[in-house]
Amino acid sequence: MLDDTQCPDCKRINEVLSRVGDRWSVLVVISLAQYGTLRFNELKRNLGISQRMLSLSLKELEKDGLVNRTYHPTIPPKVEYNLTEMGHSFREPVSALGYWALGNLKNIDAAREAYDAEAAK
Amino acid sequence: MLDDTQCPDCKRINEVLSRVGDRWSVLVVISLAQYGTLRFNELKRNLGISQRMLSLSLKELEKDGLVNRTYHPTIPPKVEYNLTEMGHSFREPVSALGYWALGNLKNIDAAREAYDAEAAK
DNA sequence: GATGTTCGGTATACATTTGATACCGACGAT
DNA sequence: ATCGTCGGTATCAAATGTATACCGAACATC
Repeated sequence: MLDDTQCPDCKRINEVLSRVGDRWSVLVVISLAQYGTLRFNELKRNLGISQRMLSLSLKELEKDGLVNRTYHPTIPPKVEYNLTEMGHSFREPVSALGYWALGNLKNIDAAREAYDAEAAK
Repeated sequence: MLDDTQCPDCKRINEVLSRVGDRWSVLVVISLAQYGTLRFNELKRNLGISQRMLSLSLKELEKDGLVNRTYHPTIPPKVEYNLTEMGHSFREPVSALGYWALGNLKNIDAAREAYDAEAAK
């Protein structure tokens, strides 16, 4: 379903966002930006994310060069995560998105209520 | 040190981003911000999105008050979409994300290649 | 000592979401 | 007569997300 008129920027933005733009990755970056360095279970408790999704998200973020992983072979093991330079540069647009989300939560709820009220007529 | 209570901001940001923060919604907003008003199939061709996902994304964006839908009952039908005021305010953080994505596509690819090369050793 | 907890994950089984495809009805162009 | 266009919906398979259980080594508690 390839199309010549397809917006090339959208295609490329889509490529990137499909990797680092999902909900959990964004929240991981926000948390690491806020706290600097966090261990696996600190992130897990902080975000309320499942172990599996956190594991996958961190692995992808590490592969894409946004997050550093440091493994300390102690017992019990200790694994620390923090942002790379690129991860920090991602922080700015992501924080903007986070702040917008916080600031517009009520507006969105209001819009949805209005929509439902209209639909119920 | 981080206590065990879940980050309340993350919880709320998560709520909003799970609605309007997905890949397709972001791309729809970018396109509408760029072109002003677009018809259903214009968006579809422009984004390379499936009909089903575009339909669902637009419906959610309309419910959440980010997008206006105008139906012209001609034959064939004509349906136009554009951003509401809140949609426009979403444009700024979303564009920042888009520009970051465009600017870092190569960095991410390079990081991934380096990672794979390291793993292959 | 037997049990429970912590660490950072996997493995498995199930639920939800997404994507591909086909179809619709009314019309205009070929 | 058949094809394509419009903006969708219906259906089903594939991908993705979630919940749960489990791991092994050390430590604290009973």
